[in-house]
Formats: sequence, C-alpha cells, structure tokens
Amino acid sequence: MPGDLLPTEAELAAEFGCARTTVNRALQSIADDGLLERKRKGGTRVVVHPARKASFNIPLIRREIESRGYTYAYKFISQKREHPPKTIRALMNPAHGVRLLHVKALHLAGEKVFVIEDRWIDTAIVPEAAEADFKEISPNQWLVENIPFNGGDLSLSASIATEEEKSLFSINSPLALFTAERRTHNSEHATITAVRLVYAPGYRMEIGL
Amino acid sequence: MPGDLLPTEAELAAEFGCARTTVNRALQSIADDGLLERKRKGGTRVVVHPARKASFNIPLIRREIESRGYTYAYKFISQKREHPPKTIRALMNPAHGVRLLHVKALHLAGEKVFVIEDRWIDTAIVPEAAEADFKEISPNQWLVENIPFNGGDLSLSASIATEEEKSLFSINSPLALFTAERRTHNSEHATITAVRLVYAPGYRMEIGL
DNA sequence: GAGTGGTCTAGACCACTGT
DNA sequence: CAGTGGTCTAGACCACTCC
Repeated sequence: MPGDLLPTEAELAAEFGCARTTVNRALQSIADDGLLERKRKGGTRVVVHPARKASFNIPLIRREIESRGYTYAYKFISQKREHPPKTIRALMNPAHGVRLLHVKALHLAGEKVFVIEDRWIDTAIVPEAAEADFKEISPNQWLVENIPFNGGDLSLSASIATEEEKSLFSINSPLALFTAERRTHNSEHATITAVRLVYAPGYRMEIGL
Repeated sequence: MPGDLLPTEAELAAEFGCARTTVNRALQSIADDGLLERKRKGGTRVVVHPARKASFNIPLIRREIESRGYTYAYKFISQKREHPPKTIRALMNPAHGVRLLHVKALHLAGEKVFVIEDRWIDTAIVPEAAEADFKEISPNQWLVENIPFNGGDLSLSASIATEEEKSLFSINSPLALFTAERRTHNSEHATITAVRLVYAPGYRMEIGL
C-alpha cells in the first residue's frame, strides 16, 4: 500500500472505538519511525520508499576497547598552544589569530596502539580546557565528562598511513587506515573541538540498521 | 545538573499551570532524545552521560551522486550464479551447496567511477531476483524498489586498492579506499543479500550528530 | 502500600494547506 | 473556506517499583 491515503483520525477512532487522541498518538509514533507522512488537510499517507536509517552510539574510546576484551591504556604524546593550520581554521573557524590547544595522544588496546587521537580545542570557548592536564586523562574522556554535548558532525574516510602513523602502528607496507574526523560545537554553534581519530589497521566500524 | 531528580509531573504541571498530560508529553519527548531517564515511582532523572547518538539515512547510490550535482550512470559488469566463497557463506549462511546470484557493477558520477558494487543475492529467499535483469537496473535500486526492507548491519572499513580496483578507478599508486559492507535480512532473519561497496579515492561519508 | 509515570477518554480550539 | 492533523485540558485508571 505504499502511497495510499489512510482514513482520517476521526474515522479511525470511530472504527476502532477509541478516542481520536489515541489514534493521533499511534499514527504520530509510526510517522516518527518514518513510515507515514502526515499533512494537515492532506491526510496521512504511507511513505513510498522509507529511508533506510542507521543509528549508532559513539562510544568513549575507552569503552570501545574494553568491550572488545582488551585492557585500556592511555599514552600522552604532546600538548601545545599553536596557531592552527589552514585546514583546522577552516573546520573550526576560531577567532582571528588566536592559538588553539593541540593535543596528540594514543589509546592502547593491550600492548597495541588502537587509535591515534589528534585534537584541537578552542580555549576561547572552553577556557577550562586550558587548565586540564592531558598527560593523565585523554582529551576524549575529559571533554565527555566536562563539556555538555550539543551537536557536531562526523566524517569517515580512508587514508594511506603517513610515515608517522606507520611508525606509531609499527607497520611498514603501505596501509589503508580508517579515519574519523569529528567536530563538536556548543549550543551557540561555536566549534569547541575538532579531532582526527586514526584507527589501527583492520579496524571496522560496525553499525546496526 | 546531571543525575538530579526532577519534580513529579503533577508538581511541574502545577508550577507551569498546565495539564499533567502536557508535562508528560514534554518529558517523554526529552526522554526519547536520551536526555532523561524515567521510572515509575523512581521519578525523572537527568541522564549523567547522554549517549552521543549519530543517525543517518543510507541513500540510494543514485541519489547520493545526483545530490552532489553529477549525472548518474550505471554500468553493468557481470552477473553469474556461483558457489559463494567461504567469506560470503559465513556472512550469509545460505542453504548448503546452493549457488547464489553474484552481480558486479559500477555507479558513475559523470564520467568517473564513484563506487564499485559487488553483491551476492540468495535467490532461495528472493526468487524474484533470479528473473531480474541487472544489465539495465542496478541491484541496489532493484532491491530497494522490490524487496521490503527489514534490517541488517553495516560495516565500514578502509582497504588498500586491489589491482582490479586500481584499474576500475584508473589509478596507479597504492591507495586507500573507503569500503562499506552491508548485509540485509528479511523479517525471518534470513540474509537476503550481502554487498561490498568500494568508493572512489577521496570519498568521505558525512554524518550529522 | 503508596507514589510515580504510562496511557487512555472526551472534548476543545488552533494552524496549516489544498481546493 | 473547509478539512485535516497538532496540541492542549481535566480527569481517570492502570502498572510498575521502591520502601
């Protein structure tokens, strides 16, 4: 019946012997699942090609590693205030000429490097981050615990390992690495942080549909 | 105030001078967004670490190409009934010893190959597919239009281009390709189809949060 | 057992939109 | 303008769960 028009709420209420409010809630919830389209005056229609929606939780890296049965460890690399390169400026659009906090770190699963975290934080927007000590706690974890989450975007891609990445992952041959770049902004739509996560060779991101 | 307990619905209704039903709907919708936890007798509590959920629509490849402003074209490569290799058998778990429909095809954006589609279909479960002619219509599109969608999973990874992929994408140097592997099953949880989509160099999958 | 959210009813008015 | 869904109210009863 894709494309078909359903009876009005009042008619369905009569047919099922219940209140229109109840019919409304039922249809609303189906519509929220993307299977019905509703318009005032236009009635309720069965969607022709329901969108195939995928959703997944973005786990803390620590949890992702532990849920795979490995021991988690964090390894700090560096933390500096720097003028961001053009690519980061374009992504984060910080105030002109300011320096941002740049943190590099590793997340280990057992003895192996699981993911490389390369993060920029705009301390004009998150001043607390300037005081944080990322030698002991990962920026990933610190931000989740300290900064309310509001929105952002995620970009997934494949990249060839750079020399630095090859050495961190202890590999030689040219290798494809799964890369996630995430931007997080606050409620005023200012970008708090941008992070590039480069996963170990063979990593797969699994998503239910 | 993560962790805090909110007043009861009745109290909030009194405070805001509205009906409890209205408060209930409001809190429900916030709870649906994952920001509140509600329990009978236990009250309504602000969730401590709201899960960072991402959700996105999986577009038809055709739509994805056209929405980027390119002309879509489909190019058939091959279509055979074959005994599936071990990896596919493990994924799809078809009846013992049967042959599956194996289709390879390209989706072009303008003149360029955008994605390579390599698909296996279990015709024991979707007999209609045996009659379909994938020389003209892509399996991707045919399945969306003919087979009701029920569920599945999606696995994203990065892989080094094989020789065949290099030649299809007209590239030489070792290159990392973004790869999506999707499995789709029917309402009885039998696997209808498994597909490997290998995207052109530089492809990024963008997801809103 | 008592307090909380979950869900229903019957009725009302409003907001949008197709004709 | 008329018909549809969107949303509210006031009240009721139920289901779960903590004490």
